[in-house]
Amino acid sequence: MKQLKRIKGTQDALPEKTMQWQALEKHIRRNMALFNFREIRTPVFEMTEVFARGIGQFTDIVSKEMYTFQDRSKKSLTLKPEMTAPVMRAYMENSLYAQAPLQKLYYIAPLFRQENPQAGRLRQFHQYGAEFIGSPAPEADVETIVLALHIFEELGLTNVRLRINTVGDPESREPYKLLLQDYLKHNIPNPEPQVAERIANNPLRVLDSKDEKLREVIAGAPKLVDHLKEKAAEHYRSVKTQLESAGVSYSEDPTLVRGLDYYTHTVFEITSDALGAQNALCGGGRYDLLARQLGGRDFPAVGFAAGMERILMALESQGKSLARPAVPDVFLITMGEAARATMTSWLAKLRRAGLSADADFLGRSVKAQFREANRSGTRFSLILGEDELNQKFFAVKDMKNSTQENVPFDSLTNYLLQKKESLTV
RNA sequence: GUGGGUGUAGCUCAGUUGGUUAGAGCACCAGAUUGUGGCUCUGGGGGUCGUGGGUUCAAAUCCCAUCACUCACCCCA
Repeated sequence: MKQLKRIKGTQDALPEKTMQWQALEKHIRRNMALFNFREIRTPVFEMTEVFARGIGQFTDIVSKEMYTFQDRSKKSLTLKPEMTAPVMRAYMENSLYAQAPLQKLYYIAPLFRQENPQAGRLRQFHQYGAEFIGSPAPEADVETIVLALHIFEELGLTNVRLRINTVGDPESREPYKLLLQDYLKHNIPNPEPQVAERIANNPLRVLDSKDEKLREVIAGAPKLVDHLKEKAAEHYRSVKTQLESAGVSYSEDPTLVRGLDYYTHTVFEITSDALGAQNALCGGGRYDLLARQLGGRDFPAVGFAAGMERILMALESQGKSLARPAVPDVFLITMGEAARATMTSWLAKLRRAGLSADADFLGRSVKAQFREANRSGTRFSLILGEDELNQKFFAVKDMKNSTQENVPFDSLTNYLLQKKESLTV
């Protein structure tokens, strides 16, 4: 029979790896709490509309890159490819705006996109992120950026770089688009069909092209920053001033854009040189137009999403580990039938006392049991043979110092708990 | 959707111009030490050489096809 395999673009997290995941998640939760963000969880799937409306029907994303399927009642459902739209949907559906004018929400979630895998890009991947809903103020943008950076700093990731830009408001952007289109049409003589289509439909997106020749043209293109109306200009100025006074170093990148038109004002990205071509650890921005696009009232909001696989990759390439392997406090070694018969009850007693305990489940030789104890990384082996059983004591072996001590049955757990405490101090 | 790279033991990889029963290190198991792990030594198990076809007296090696993985482009919410 053929070996079953996981599906393309998915990963099994083995115990070595899940330790890192757990540590990362713990780290995220701790720092989110530090900024007073609270967790929200949404279903792994949604009505396709949630994403189709959020993202816009015209893009390839909706038609090609989402896991969309019909359930038995012929409803079109989609595995969530991102979290911003579901969070906004949940925010409106549960009337969170009625509880308080501001909501600081965060999430940690698996997401699904049917793209071709490459370094740092999977079909099931995980993001954490924050959505700060309710405030149009630049202070909220700064709070969000500072939070994103804080988490990276605390992780000990080095060589992370913050780039920022503004995509303005519709009053600034619409006239600018025409200006840009005009420039691109005149300066790209024979555009590839894809590029021509871009210029026509989503000219901003041309700005972040990787094509060398295009980049030369783009370098001379008019910049949105230079064509902002006063309100948008003021917002951007304020964000920059506050970042500076908060001591945040950033660089401005006029080619940093977002593909979707619900974004407004601030956009930002945090990249790492420890990654491959997909070098963004985190991306975010203000999206004041999303709520309306989803069919609700206007709710100003700003947020970010960060790729957890990429963070773990970057940490690994910098030789950093977030977690130490867990080892049992004790390993029980029995010799002979009589001793072995008491194994289960001793394990239960140890565990009730709060000691993590393991033993041999193969009936192996003493030597093999010690080898197993050694492999487990435990500090203490508890040896129970005929002599010990008859005289009611354990031979407790310190695996590190290779010393051994006889401990009566009735003082065993206290003895071990004391040892454990003295080691952790 | 497009292009490059790679598929040999659980893992990392050797394998000469095609030539006998396909190797190493690590890991695993056992013995040396029948009540004591790590270090050392000795031994052992484990492979339809990704899959299918072709050429040949003979294929891991050459040819064709195919699949998988991987990196990059496209795209990137």
